[in-house]
Amino acid sequence: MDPLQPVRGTRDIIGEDQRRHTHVIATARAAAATYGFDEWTTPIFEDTRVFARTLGDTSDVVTKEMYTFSDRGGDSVTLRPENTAGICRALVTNGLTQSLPQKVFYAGPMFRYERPQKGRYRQFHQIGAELIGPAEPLADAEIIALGWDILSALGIEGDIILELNTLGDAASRTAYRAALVDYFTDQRAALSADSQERLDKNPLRILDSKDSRDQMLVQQAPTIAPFLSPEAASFYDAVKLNLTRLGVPFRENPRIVRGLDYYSHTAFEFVTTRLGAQGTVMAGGRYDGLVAEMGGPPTPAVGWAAGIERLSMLLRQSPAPTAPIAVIPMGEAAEIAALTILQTLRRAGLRAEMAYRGNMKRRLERANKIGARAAIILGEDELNRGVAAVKNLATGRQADIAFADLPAHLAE
RNA sequence: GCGGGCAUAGCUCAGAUGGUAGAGCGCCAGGUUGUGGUCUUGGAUGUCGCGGGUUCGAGUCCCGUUGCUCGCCCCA
Repeated sequence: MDPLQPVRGTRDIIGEDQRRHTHVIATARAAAATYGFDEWTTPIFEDTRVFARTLGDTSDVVTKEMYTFSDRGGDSVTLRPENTAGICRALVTNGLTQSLPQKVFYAGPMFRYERPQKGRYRQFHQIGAELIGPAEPLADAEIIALGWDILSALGIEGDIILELNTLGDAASRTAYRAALVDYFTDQRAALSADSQERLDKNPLRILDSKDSRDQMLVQQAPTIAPFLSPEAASFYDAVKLNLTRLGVPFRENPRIVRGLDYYSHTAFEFVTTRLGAQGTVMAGGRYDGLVAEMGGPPTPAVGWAAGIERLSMLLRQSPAPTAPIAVIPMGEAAEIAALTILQTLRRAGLRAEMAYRGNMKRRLERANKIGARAAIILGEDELNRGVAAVKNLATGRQADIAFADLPAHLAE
């Protein structure tokens, strides 16, 4: 039998990986709070219809990547492949369409059945933000600004470029799509096999093909600009203006197309060149039709999601663990007194640990190994005098400190 | 779903042409019965990913399989 190992595409997050993971979430959560976002936790599996209905028939996420199965009652449930649909469902379920706007932050696991690669897993983790209610372009700019602030707080904004596009409103998009189909149908024979298929299923996708032959043709392809309705064009202009006013640098890329069908108007991707083929680190757009599809009233919304694993890999350095204080008693009487000291330090907010066995040499080695910044050495001699020998493990210097003064002495 | 590369100790890796496994780091114990990080001596590392085949003999060759990895598709 093969040794037990995590299921393909899943992994354990431990040690430095977990510190990076936690740091990304904590940083994003704090930034989202400054914008007035509240955190929601929704189920990691939903009625299959929540996703099947809304993501679109053409996206692979629906057609072949969902973890869908029947539960014991015979209902079809699906592990969430993304969380925007779930948030919209929760909005409707909880009657919050009456209390708009809702500004939602979330963090948690997502599941897609696809071939694992660097920065791409079958169970992966996302942070995300959704701004539900406002139809104004300031909302688009503001939520993008939140994303930019998070990347900046993580110290990785220098590796990332924000690419921006508009998909227009429904009428604009339909007209543009027809023009693209005309153009590419004329060139059909010159397209890659993948793009010939896209031409039938999702012609907009040809625009971000990586095939060099396709890219040549895409250069000459019509752009959406002339097809935008006056309203869609001025909406896009307002998004750009507000981004500039909010201090967010961006680059327009008319070939940005989002994968999921529910997007309209603003589409954006924060991309990096440091992660190979998985360069998209945070992406989103406006999805004005989704809440209605979930059974709610027509409700405009805009949001994004970001991959925690991808962000973690971009961090320039790993967050340092807090250096503990090692308490080292010598003998039984000292150990009893040490327990009191331990709890006093912990309740003062300090990280304090005591080994479960071993002589002083072993305990000091252990203290060194766990990165302790100080050791509190307590033997009969110290006990009788009401002091502890506090040794600074970086300098090696040691001094006797009265029990009552320990927390203050060791506070950072 | 498609194509390429890889899999040897906890970690990073050596092991030409087939002759039943090594290094460094780490780990354990001693030099030091109340003083770590340096030094020094010694010790244990292991179904060579898994299964099958060829062979007197397979870590090494062949087939299958699982996982990782890079690219495509797709996407965070």
